[in-house]
Amino acid sequence: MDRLTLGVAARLSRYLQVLTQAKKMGKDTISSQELSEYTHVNPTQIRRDLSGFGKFGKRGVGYNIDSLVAQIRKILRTSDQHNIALVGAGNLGLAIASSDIFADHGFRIVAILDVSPKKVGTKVGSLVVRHISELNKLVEDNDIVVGVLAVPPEASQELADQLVEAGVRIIFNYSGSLLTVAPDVTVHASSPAVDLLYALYFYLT
Amino acid sequence: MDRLTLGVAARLSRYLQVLTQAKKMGKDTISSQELSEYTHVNPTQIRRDLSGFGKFGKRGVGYNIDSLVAQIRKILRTSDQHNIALVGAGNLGLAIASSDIFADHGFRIVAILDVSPKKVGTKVGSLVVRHISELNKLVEDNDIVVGVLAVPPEASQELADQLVEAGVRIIFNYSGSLLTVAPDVTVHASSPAVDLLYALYFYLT
DNA sequence: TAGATTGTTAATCGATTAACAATC
DNA sequence: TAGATTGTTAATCGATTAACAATC
Repeated sequence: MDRLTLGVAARLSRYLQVLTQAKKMGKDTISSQELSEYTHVNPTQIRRDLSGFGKFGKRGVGYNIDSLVAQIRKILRTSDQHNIALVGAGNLGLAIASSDIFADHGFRIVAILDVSPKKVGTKVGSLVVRHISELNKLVEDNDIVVGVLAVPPEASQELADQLVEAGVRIIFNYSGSLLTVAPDVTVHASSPAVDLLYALYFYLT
Repeated sequence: MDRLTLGVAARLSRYLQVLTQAKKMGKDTISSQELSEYTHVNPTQIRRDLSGFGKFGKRGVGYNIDSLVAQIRKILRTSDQHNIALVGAGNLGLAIASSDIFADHGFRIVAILDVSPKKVGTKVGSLVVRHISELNKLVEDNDIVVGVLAVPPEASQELADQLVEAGVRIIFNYSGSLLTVAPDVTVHASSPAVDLLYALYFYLT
């Protein structure tokens, strides 16, 4: 089995997100047509993406959500849990910690860190906010592979450096600023405004 | 001039995001190589995208950031301000309200709404949180085209309906749940965990 | 001039789409 | 059976990439 192309991996991830939500809404089965409405991916493309890995659907019915989720997880190798460190216990950090967005996909927030003495020691769900100086130990003890930066732009580069130093190789950057990291580290930037920009373009034209 | 393809519009938006940040970091000029490192788009692709609209670069030097920002804004028709209603004044809503992420691209949050009597009347920056029942009037008075949903999943469909009812045609859904809307309404869902899923795939393989 | 980077071409590869037989 | 939806083909279009002359 070859490595997936970037496009296929990205689309499969999106299917997974919609399937997870559809399941929560009580659906058991979904058609490529319905998946298309939620993902904005062409239904033929969806069937094509999936049929490359097996015959997961039932003609005249659609796809069983549970079994499709299991299949895609296997393809994306995200069947196991992966541990996350969340850096920043401000509004954004708290919002992330309390949402299901990561948990739904097997990402477990196992540590929340901050620099502020006011935050350190407070409870967030079942976790206690730890000081950033404990980062190295937490990463090592908890087998953390992903760091989520929910901090102000001014602080982001320094904290990114500390994450990398501690051994984290995937950084999810919510701060908005640009990060410079070693070549073997992957930075993903979340930028909702960027999506709005082109949504607006198609609205205006 | 034809309508842009979805791919080109999406990439131009991402260039704009990086250019805006690079400018904040004090850069005046940027090469397609540097833009590529931050956007993960091939440098040749970037030059190709841009050269379709004019010769914006200087050989041996790169692109002037200010002038490139202006050019892309013109292409995407986002030179003007656009008004946003933010629904939800919880952790996530407050995080969005206090970040520059929308303001950087000409989106101005002109109204924050909530259902909770505890929230209504409190101040967020220079805005006062209003009750959701005022939505119709606020949308009309402020020429609001975009609604941002920063609410719990259980409440999202009902509030989406109210946004549509009030005349909003672009919804940015942070709630994680799936929304059903009229065909002329565009829903964008933000899903950071989805990006992580495929980042992890390439990390694991 | 020497070095760097754009703008552009040409060749390849993957994405997109319509269409439809297979089949639940 | 009739209706619906998958799986797959074939044709087209856009994205990707290497290469390099133009030129700052």
